[in-house]
Amino acid sequence: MGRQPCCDKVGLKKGPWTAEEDRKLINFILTNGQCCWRAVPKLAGLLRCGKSCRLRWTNYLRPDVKRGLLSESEEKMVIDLHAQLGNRWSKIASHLPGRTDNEIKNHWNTHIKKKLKKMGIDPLTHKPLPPPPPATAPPPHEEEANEVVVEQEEEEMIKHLELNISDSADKNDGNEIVDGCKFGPMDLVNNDFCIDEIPVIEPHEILLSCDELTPSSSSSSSSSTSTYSPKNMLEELHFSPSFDDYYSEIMTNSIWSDDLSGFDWAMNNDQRDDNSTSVEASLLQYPVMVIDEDYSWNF
DNA sequence: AATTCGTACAACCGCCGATGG
DNA sequence: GCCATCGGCGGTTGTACGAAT
Repeated sequence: MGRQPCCDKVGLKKGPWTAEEDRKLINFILTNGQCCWRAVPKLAGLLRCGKSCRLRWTNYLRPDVKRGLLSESEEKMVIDLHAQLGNRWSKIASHLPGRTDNEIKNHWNTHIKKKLKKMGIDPLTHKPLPPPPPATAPPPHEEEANEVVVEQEEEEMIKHLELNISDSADKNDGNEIVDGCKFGPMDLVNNDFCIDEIPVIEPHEILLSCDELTPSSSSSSSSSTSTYSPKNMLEELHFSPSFDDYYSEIMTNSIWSDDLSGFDWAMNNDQRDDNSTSVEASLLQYPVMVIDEDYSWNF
């Protein structure tokens, strides 16, 4: 007697999410918070598996998801953590605020793995790869200057990795067992952030960064922003103008007063008040909750 | 301009552990 | 203790898109 599937897969939609589906999911989560994922698609009017909804939300739609390439420091952190934790992407992600396990896993497979191999490091063991067979030709004599620079950078990275491996891999000295995992000194620095400590996002807990609310930043915003705030998320989704207005409104006003009736207004109101700039202006009128660099709440 | 190839990443699949009846 | 259910995780696949030919 096998397990039942997580949902009835007959008639369910698969593949890339449409803007309309995203809108429905966001609307539902903002209205109801994260609850039983199995029930989400039905209640939100989506022909999707609950699992698919959870994945879409956690990996893409969540307001605190950071978009864009990993920075150099983040990449180094991933390498360090991978040396200690292996392919435990969710654990690794818990040390990188705003990054998802899926994103880190993808970045590892597409970028870091290759980089390490090129540097002669085994991405699995983080130890130097055995020297190439003699058949492979040695590097040419006339190396370009920039190649020398690259080699120097790679040597630095190798030293960095070897230091971390020797610090953490085979001894307990200076390490700490946390949640069944052994952490090296470097981790202890970063241990104060863990996704496990992030509460489930409720409608009243959605964040807005001050930068995202200033008219100047919004006027110069582009799809290449490094952060993925609710606002630029909406820009990327190309939501209907009325929904855009509504979202801004709801994020800055209604949510804080537990008044979610604006959702109905926005969902049923296709008539856009073309006074669009007033929305931007109104953003500054309400007290909003923002998050500081040290992840503390402020109004 | 058309086709092929490689890359990046979103999404799916199947398994596992936790939990509750 | 057993079973059903759920959420979460890691591996893998599918697809869009840009570069190369």
